[in-house]
Amino acid sequence: MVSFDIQEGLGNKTGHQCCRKQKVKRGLWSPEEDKKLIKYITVHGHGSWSSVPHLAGLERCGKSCRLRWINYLRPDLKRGSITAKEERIIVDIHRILGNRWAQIAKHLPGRTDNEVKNFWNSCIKKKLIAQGLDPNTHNLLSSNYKHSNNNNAWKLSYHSHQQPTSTFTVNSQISDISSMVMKAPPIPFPMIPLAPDTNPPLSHEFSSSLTYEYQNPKTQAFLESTASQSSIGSVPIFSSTSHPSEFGLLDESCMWAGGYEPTQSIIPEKKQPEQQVEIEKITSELIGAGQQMDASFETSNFDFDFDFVESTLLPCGMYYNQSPIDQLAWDSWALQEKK
DNA sequence: AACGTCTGCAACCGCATCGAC
DNA sequence: TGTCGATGCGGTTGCAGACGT
Repeated sequence: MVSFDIQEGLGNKTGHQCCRKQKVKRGLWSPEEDKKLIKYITVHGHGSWSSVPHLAGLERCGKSCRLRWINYLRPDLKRGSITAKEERIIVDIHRILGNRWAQIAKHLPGRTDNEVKNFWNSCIKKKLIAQGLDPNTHNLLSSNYKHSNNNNAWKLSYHSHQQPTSTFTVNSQISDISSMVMKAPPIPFPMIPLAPDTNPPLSHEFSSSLTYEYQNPKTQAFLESTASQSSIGSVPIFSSTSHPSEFGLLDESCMWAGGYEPTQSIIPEKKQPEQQVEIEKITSELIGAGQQMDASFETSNFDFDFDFVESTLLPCGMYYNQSPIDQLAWDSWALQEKK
């Protein structure tokens, strides 16, 4: 259904500022209108959106034209439904950024913020809820613990290994890393919380080793023969246990992420300060090396996730793996961290 | 077939931000 | 420095088609 608004004078609450004095059409766009807009922008570019409707012969406001072009007519838009890989990326970035759809969409070539937002609201949200996860915090719905809000990139969350966990656990890798400039994390590194007193004694030991993921075109030929390969979108990712320095990769062009794998026998309670040192060491290496991808560190007690978002390596998740969780201990720790 | 309900998504609205003046 | 218009963004609305009864 299409309607017309006659916008006249200031103070009119309807319509946009850019077209107050124009007769504007509203509602769904007709194919004829689409053709006019495409033809005009293809030839002239959009320039000032407020002048587009007049110049293109449309009875729409500039804002409506802009929206129609960006969300529907742009030639570089990807058609078709959102893939499972894109879905994982959306969930992963949303976990860090919250409802910043435009930022999320930047990591999905050909997708718009509106599309991401609609997909989230109509699909992902339901899936997360069905899995018992709060779509806003990505925490368990049963949890009353919260240390995050949508405007803050730093989130703390936890899960028990006995609880259902999200199927969306793959770290997203940001594909437009070439456009990013490294800067220091704006948020101080979180101290690893001591295990709550009520924590059950650990029944297993574990050991540690380091694996690295590489995304460096210069060394791909070499890595192809020595590392296992996967990919995120069109971006090839190579995993290897060899330190980047072995490949001479610790230069500005080096992009790699470290994953701290639990494979070495240690006692977590005693080892935690050392883990802290280890994590800080690895992270400073990551930053020093121009790390522009995600990292995760795992111990038997905790998983730490750091995502590379908006040119910054951010701690995005801290997951407690043991059960039961001592809620009070976590809350008091979170409060302490907040101060 | 008719009607009601649900769902996905295109489009709109209001607000924030930015730059020009 | 304040004002104003343009732009961008996130929340919300409402329509069209799908689905169920």
